[in-house]
Amino acid sequence: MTGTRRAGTQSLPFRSVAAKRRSPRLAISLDALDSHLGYFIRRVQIWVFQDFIRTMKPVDIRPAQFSALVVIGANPGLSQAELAATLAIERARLARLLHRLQARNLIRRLQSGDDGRRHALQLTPQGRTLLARAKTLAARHERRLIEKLGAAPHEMLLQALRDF
Amino acid sequence: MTGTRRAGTQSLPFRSVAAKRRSPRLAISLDALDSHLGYFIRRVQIWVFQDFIRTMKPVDIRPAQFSALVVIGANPGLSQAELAATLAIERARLARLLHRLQARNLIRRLQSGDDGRRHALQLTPQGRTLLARAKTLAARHERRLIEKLGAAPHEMLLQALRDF
DNA sequence: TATTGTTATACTCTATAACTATA
DNA sequence: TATAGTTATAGAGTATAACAATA
Repeated sequence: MTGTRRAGTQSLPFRSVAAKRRSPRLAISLDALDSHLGYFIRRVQIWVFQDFIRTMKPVDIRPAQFSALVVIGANPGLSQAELAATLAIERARLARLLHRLQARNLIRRLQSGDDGRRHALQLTPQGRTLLARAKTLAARHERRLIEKLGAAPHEMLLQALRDF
Repeated sequence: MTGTRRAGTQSLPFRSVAAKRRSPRLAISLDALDSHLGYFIRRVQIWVFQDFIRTMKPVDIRPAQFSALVVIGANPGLSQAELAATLAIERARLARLLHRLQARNLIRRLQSGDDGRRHALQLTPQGRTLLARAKTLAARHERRLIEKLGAAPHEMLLQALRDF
């Protein structure tokens, strides 16, 4: 609010040297990136997330939330630690994520009978209804991904990455 | 700082209902996630980033910074808009990212001669030296990824994702 | 002592919007 | 008007650390 704010060339201490390029570059080389799988995985991942989030707009569910709902729905009673391990989400982050799902009345956290530390997770009826809708939307997203990749590569990737 | 802070069961309004599960679950079902490529891509991506960041510790370079340095190194004089489009990074984010690289004296932003709006990007000598070292480290990371995936699937994935 | 879950902090990433300057 | 770059903001993701309750 109170900070000085200047736009433009503020951070350009080398203005005296003029660059020579004049026409838009035709092809930009990726150089070493071209052999780095992680670079391409990241790009696909960005596309997937963007398309997924757009597709899930009607139910307002993000990728991590979706994965949590699906796994809770298929494994009622599992603990937060189990869920965190399954999804490779930090316990700390999962706590906040679940708190929000609970606030939307999509899940319940029951205290486990024989271990007071554990929370047994389960969907509420409302959560089940929303999850069903979300799965339909997610399937639509997946069809788009298959379309973009081709069915054979899609299946191939699934096989290759499932047991990474 | 001043907020009330209680730990534990604060957000558990359903404590009266006890859960039945008693022994650790043997296998947790992924259910619908198992057919969603995006889920597995995300997991691999997390592994890749973690390993990459750990590997690059000696040069303190993050994935996005590395990709920027590589592309600038291979395409000296390109503009921020071109770089942003190439790497699929937001212009706004790229500005901050480059600002930091410039502060570390790894890149320079020269004002373009024929278009006062453009910044022609290039590496400093120090940037070139660091990039060389970073590329060596990145290759080491890639070898680890190949080891984990298998050489054939790695190449397969590269082919499939390059022109996504 | 170790585990489960919570809170806090700090930084990065993603997505927008508003702004300056240049074209 | 449109484009290049900057700044601000808000939300999400990532990584730690510290803590209470329970085992």
